[in-house]
Parts: sequence; structure tokens; C-alpha cells
Amino acid sequence: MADKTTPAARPYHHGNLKQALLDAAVELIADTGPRGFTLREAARRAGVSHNAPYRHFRDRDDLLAAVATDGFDRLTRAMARAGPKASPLDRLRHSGIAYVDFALRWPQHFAAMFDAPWDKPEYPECAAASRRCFETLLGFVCDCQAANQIPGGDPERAAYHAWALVHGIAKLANAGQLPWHSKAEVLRFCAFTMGEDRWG
Amino acid sequence: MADKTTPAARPYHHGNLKQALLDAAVELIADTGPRGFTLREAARRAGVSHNAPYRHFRDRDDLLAAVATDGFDRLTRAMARAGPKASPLDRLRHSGIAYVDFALRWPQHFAAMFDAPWDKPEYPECAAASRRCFETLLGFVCDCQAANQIPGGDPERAAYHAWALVHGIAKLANAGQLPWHSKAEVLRFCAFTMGEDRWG
DNA sequence: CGCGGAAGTTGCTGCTGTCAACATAAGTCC
DNA sequence: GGACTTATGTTGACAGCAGCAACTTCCGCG
Repeated sequence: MADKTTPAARPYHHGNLKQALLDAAVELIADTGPRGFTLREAARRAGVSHNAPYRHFRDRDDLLAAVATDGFDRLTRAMARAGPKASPLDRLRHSGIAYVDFALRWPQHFAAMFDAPWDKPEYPECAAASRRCFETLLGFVCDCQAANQIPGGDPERAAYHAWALVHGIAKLANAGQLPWHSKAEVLRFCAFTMGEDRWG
Repeated sequence: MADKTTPAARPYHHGNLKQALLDAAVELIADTGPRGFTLREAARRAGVSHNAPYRHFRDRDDLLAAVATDGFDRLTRAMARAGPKASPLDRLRHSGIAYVDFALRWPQHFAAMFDAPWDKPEYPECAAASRRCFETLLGFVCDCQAANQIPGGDPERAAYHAWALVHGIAKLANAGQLPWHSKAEVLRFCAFTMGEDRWG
């Protein structure tokens, strides 16, 4: 019989294993990167047997996709929080800096989001989360256009341009290809580069 | 006794196993991606036992780094070949298109080059190859500045700006995040985006 | 000729992802 | 309240992987 005063006294059924596994996986990836990530280790950290995850995730990639989805949501929130009281153009720039900052802060999580081919049809939730992320950016671009702070034209195109620029900076920085090795320097480069761009 | 008319008749010593392993690895990665890459499968394709690679490469990552090095060299050549008779600015743009074209043509090889943390000190040849690649780009940027086709200023900074832009486009495209699904459309977007950039 | 080292091989350990069979808990209907 | 069903975890197995150790084959050099 289970001790009712300590409800977490290892009941046979975990209760919230799916979320616990996701949390464990996020932490594990932060520790060891997507390549060090292991279904069995995630299960170990969640305190269950090596096969329990299969009740909640199709396979290893399915759990990884869930981690990626979670990452897109966090990134979206970070971008949305950036520079709330600034002008539209400054908000756009701040969100770009927040993007790179996120990538530098959680490089492994960021890698899980972009380095695996998350087929949109096969992982619809992940695709939806990344879409929400893009639409946050698109909103900022539209605001800038409405305020005449950047040239007009197809806002989606301009948003993809902005995305590509910050994504490239983030990826190159995490790959160790940029010559600046402190986060602050990379962010300064990012800010300067966005400043001189016309965002056509 | 070995048949002298068919020198490749499986002598105990392969003769050129290192290169054969590298070729096999390149092919294997093109087929299955860096995650599907396996030291044992590479050995199998080269026709040797699963432990033979250890005579020529420290470990799995060492062979993978060799593949990455090879990729940087191919990319450098592709960029250098682009638009040989054009003006400096057009050469710069063509090399950017060649960069993205390379990434779209060999996405897996491209991933091997950038998705693993190739610590510069630990894989100096790979670092040197990537440096040569960057310097090719830097040369084009300097030519543009000398011809007054882009604004002056630190040429390295401008080169990193250009690199980040094309790299971001390439990575997002390979991650399936861009809405254009033919290579031609992505390259058109790339050309257009580079056209409107000031390369400050 | 002999011998030392380089190049490849076989065999092993411990890890992984995934499948199959089983055990336990939680509902659900009578 | 009791039996049946279903969701949830567990144990045990298999094949494939990276890497280590011990062995074998070959080449070059004295």
C-alpha cells in the first residue's frame, strides 16, 4: 500500500511521466548535447525503467522532437519579451539579439531544434511551434513596415532575410567559426550588423 | 602469392586505406547523414574489418573531422570557381550563391562541417581548411572594397556579415524552415537578398 | 635470414535503440 | 463489490555500435 503522506513515494504509475521525461531530456541535452542524448539516460534521470518512455514517445527521435518543440516555444517567448517599450525597428533588432542570445545560452538545445531534419508532416507540433516563432518575427517586421521604419515590400521575404542573418550569426558562433569568443562581443557584432542592414 | 596482373586483388595490406576510408565516409555521409554515419559501415564499404580504421584515425570523430576538412576544401574550390569573369561585386555574389548551392547539393556533408563542435585546437587541419574557406570570401570582399563597389570599413567584419547571411540561408533551407522547396527558388531568394544588402 | 614494427583481424566489453512478454494500477460496467 | 479492459511500467532479449586487447600477416632493413 502506498504511503499517502508521501504521494511521490514511487507509486507504480508515475503520474506525470511524459512531462518528467521531457524535463529530463531538456536537462540532459543541455548537459551533453544532442549527440550525447540517450533515451535510456533520460529514463534514468526520470527514475523509470529504460522502456517506460515508449509509452509516451514513439521513439528516440520523437522525444528529441518534443525537446525541439519546447525550445521553439522558449525562443518565441524570449523574442516576444525583447525591448517591449522600444520603437518597432528597435523591437525588431532587440528580438534579433534575443535570438542570438538564446542560441549562445543554450547551444545544445538550439542545435536540437535545427540540426535534425524534423519533417514537418511527421512532427506537426514541432512545425507549429517553429511557425509560431517565425510569426512573432513576422509581426515585428510588419510593425516596422507600418511605421515606415524599413522599406516596404513582401514582409515575409523581409522576415526570412532577418531570420537568415541572425540564424547565420548564431550558428557560426556556436560552431566556433566567429573570431569573438565572448558572448558580449558576438552580440555586439550582431547588433552592429543588424544596424547596417536595410531589411529590404 | 598475390596476382600481379590485378594489383587490387586484396593484398593483406590495402595500400591506400586512409584515402579509401575517407572516400567511403564521404559517400556514406552523403547517403545517410552524419547521424547515420558509422565507423563500422565505413570500414565495411572500404572492404576492411571493423577495427582497421583505428590504424589511421584516432576515433570516430577524427574520421568525421577528416570528412569535414574535405568538405571545406570542396566548398572553397566551388566558391573560387564562381563567376570568374565578373566584376568584384558580382564575384562576391556568385560565391555566395555557390555557397548556398553547395549546401543544398550536399546537405549532409555540409552538416558534418558545421554541426559538430570541431574544437580548433583538437582538429587543426579542419580549422585550417575552414580558415582557407573564409579567406577566399575575404579576398572577394577586399576586391570589392578596392573597386569601391561596397562601403569601406573593416573587411573582416564585412566578410563575417556576408558569411552569416549565406550560412543562415543555407542552414534554414536545409532545416526545411524556408517556404521554397526547390533549389532554384532558394537560390533566387539568396541572390535577391544579397542584392539588397549593403555589405557594410 | 631474421626480426621489429606497421597494418589488419578476431574477439571482447559495455553501451545503445527497440521489440516482446509480463506485471501492476486504474477505470468501467454489471 | 467483482470481473474485464486498458493504460502504464518492468524485465529480458537481440542486434548494432565504439573502442580496447591480443593476435596475425606482411614489409623493410640489417
